[in-house]
Amino acid sequence: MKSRRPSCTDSGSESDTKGPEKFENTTRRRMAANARERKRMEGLNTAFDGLRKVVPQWGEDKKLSKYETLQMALSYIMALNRILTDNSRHSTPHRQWLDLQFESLQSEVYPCGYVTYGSPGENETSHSPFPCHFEGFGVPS
DNA sequence: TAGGCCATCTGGTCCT
DNA sequence: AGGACCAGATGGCCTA
Repeated sequence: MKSRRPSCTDSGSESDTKGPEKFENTTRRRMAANARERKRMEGLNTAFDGLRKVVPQWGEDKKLSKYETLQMALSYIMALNRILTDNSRHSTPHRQWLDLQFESLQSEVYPCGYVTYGSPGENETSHSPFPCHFEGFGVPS
């Protein structure tokens, strides 16, 4: 709620030709609709904030924009999915490390311990062109 | 000062 | 009918 434009309830209203009570009624409905819309956007922004907390962010100084947050979430999910599918495909010496990584991610993202995901390998997306790269999530060599 | 990002208003459409 | 959702328009704030 940073800048509020002056309420535009008086803008473009031609309904005053039908009498003052009609005009008042439409004005009241418009104001109510505006309030609902504000509330809805507030919920949306709360959701974005929640996403920002979960998604990796380099340089904590700058807050991710909504678009960036969405892009980052997409890349993050893809990277996680890749880790999961690689992990299930071959039981490697990295297995324990991966399990550890996943556990820590799980407890960070889902503090209550609840996590759902599709069956491994069902979404083979490793070929997808990520807008961002997640070197940080790579398996140590 | 231009450009990016955002909040708000508004009218349209769809759903309950 | 009224609410939810959406997209376009508008204007404010901030930063390079």
